[in-house]
Amino acid sequence: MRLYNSLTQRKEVFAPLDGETVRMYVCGITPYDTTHMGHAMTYVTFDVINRYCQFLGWRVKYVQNVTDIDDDILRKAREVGEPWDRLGDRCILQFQEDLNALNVLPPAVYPRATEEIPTIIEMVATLVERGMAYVRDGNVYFRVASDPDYGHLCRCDAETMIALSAERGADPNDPRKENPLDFILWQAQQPNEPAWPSPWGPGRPGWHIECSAMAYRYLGPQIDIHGGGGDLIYPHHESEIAQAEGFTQQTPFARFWVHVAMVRYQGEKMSKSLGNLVLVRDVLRDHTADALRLYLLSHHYRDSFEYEDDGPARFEPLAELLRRATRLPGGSGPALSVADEHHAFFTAIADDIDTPAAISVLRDLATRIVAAAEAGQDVSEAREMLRQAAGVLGLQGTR
RNA sequence: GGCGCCGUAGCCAAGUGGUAAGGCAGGAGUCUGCAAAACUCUGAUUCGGCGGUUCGAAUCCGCCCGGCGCCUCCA
Repeated sequence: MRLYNSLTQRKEVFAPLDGETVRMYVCGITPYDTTHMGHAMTYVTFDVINRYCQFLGWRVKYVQNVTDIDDDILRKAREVGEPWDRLGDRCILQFQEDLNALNVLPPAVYPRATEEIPTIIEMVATLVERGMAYVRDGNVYFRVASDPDYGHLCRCDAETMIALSAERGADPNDPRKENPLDFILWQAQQPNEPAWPSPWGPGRPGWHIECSAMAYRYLGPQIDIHGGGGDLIYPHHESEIAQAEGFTQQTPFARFWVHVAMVRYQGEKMSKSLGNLVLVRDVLRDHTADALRLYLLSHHYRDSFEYEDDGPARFEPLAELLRRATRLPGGSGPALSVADEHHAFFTAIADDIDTPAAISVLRDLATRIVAAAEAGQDVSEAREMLRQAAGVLGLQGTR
């Protein structure tokens, strides 16, 4: 399989480092809102990667975190007058229900930041010892100057980033930073906010360190695939690399960085802060999960696209065609050969998960099966191939 | 301003030098008591614009126009 690696900006041949187990970490959600199409696109994409890796015979150890404590969730909890942890639990449950309805295989480990405090503290303490982080008033900051590679992933040079952040008056409330690009690893407790004990006093973890800690704890010092939405490249993933490599002293932290492009709606990026959300559960009220998956996957994961309200509906006929084709009895005539389609489908998937091309092949394949079955041909083998291919795309109706 | 992506029929879109796939929508037809479904047929002398390279360009180069994303809330 070839996968596009954001780190090198090219497609590279992918195989797990140990030849057997794919160690995959994908940034999960901050649970203060429910699942929208951007989330769906991201997690469906990694679901296909997950399924395809298993199809290739690898084991996949898939870890997806939950950022269940941060500024946004506390703010939202105050707004709606609900305890922050209950709000989190509720949103996590909704998220899991939505992805389950979309037939997304659950990750092997689903860690929450609040349950990973010991690992986080261990990492932060080590970074402080090594001079890669510093303590100010109970806050701990990562010293970006200690990492000459900072900015490599997002391809921003440090001078530009500094100039820009200065221009924007980055964190004007925080004169304790040595450098405006330094980011927080441990945040001292604020009044009326939850906190955990630490060597630097009560507080809570910074956003970026959580992911490095969870990836390290469950997958080890080096992972095969680190995924997430493209909006996380800077500063989140850039900072993860800096912390993780500073802590483990192994490079690279992630061999492949895979980023899913943004879903737009009404001309802008679909996002919680803009509020232009189309929720999975609303769409699934009127449409099948297969149609929604096919609609999403009819776009390549690295191309951003505009979500269209009639999108899922346009794929209902195809979902039905595929379902029907896997159930046709066929006849006792000559067997239908689908070797070409089989080859075309798996070539497409192997080429950086080209699901649009793969779906086209599936459409042709199903059409041929229907015609052949009506003509009395033996379609049992073709049906099996269709079932297998549709399984890699995670469709349910074809099982 | 920096970095990255994109501009092909009404919409989505394949196509990285050899003369424009496919899907959806639309139109026509078959079938049907009517309708729906299904099936068949049907659309770009042309690929944002202007130059250049070439026997030949949607594809390569330059410039221009337009759109999008990220640049410490975000999948």
